[in-house]
Amino acid sequence: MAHTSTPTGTDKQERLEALRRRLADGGHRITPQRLCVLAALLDSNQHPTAEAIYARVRKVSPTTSLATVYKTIDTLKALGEVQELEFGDGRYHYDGVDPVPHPHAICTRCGKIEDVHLPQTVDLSLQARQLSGYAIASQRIEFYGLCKLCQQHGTQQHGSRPGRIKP
Amino acid sequence: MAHTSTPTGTDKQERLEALRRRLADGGHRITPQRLCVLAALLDSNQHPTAEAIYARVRKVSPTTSLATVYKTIDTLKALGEVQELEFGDGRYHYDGVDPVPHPHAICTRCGKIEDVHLPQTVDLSLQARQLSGYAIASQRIEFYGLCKLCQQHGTQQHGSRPGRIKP
DNA sequence: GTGGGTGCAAAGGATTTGCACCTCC
DNA sequence: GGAGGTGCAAATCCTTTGCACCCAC
Repeated sequence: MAHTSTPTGTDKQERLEALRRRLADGGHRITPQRLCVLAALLDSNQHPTAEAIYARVRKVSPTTSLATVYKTIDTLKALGEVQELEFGDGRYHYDGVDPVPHPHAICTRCGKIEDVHLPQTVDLSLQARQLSGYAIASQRIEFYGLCKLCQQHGTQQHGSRPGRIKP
Repeated sequence: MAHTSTPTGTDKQERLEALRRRLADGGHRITPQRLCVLAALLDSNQHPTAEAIYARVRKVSPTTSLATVYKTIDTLKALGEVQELEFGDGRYHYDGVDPVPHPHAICTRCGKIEDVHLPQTVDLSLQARQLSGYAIASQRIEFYGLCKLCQQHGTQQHGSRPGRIKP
């Protein structure tokens, strides 16, 4: 099965290679810093922030700057290979694994983010087009609530990122 | 009909009064500045930003500060009477008319924002709960594309707010 | 009268930018 | 060799905060 909810190491390797090629074909240079950013972007299924990517990159390449992380992300955005997401915590998250907009569920306690595979998102767009008259190009669907773990363990704090989630 | 897509002056008046009472009942003082902010918040159907509210307020009350606008919005948020929205332009928009989360359509050219009255949003939440296991408390649904006007007039720029809309 | 509210200015956090130096192709 | 990329620091943008003064209750 190609796309389980947890990508395999092989999937990541393939995606990394695809991104590398995409950059090269787009006339961009393949630098060690960029490769590190790509790897960090794909390495977590956690929809990382720029800061999180930066932290991962620094473990391997301590001199790489946060500016380079942002610039690389910008480049990937321009190529349509990364999706910029906003989950109400005041900073952007990035998805380089699946750059096509898709629904997410965000835990308002621990910040955990999961993809939600709703089947009828296309229908929604069509319906929205009829109701609003807008020529809809993309959509954003997010659900906010407590993840399974946070529902069980009532008062404890799970996950790594705190960050006030708003909705 | 109580809720057409364009609220009548009377609707606004009623909502203003409701907010005024809500503040008072919550032990908050009714100051002229706050009344101006409330009026400005409700006066536009445009889901205004803090800056936009500030601009409207200053026409009537030129000494009111932006900090007061933000603080008043915070108070209303705490009361659950205003919804904080984020449309990918890097700043928050506010909806004090309908503080319950509901779908929006955003024009990626002119920034125009419209409510979309999708009937099945509750079903979506239920489905998302089943698929993800999250205890879903709220949701966010947005559609991005060209509004009717921007579809017609191909290259021209309409609306007031430019602001890079991302998705 | 007094505690909450206001306004100013300064701080804060995330992202962007300018520019000299470096390096991949 | 040269255009594109990097890294530092400064700048920008929106939002929040600290604090002295003020006024709604």
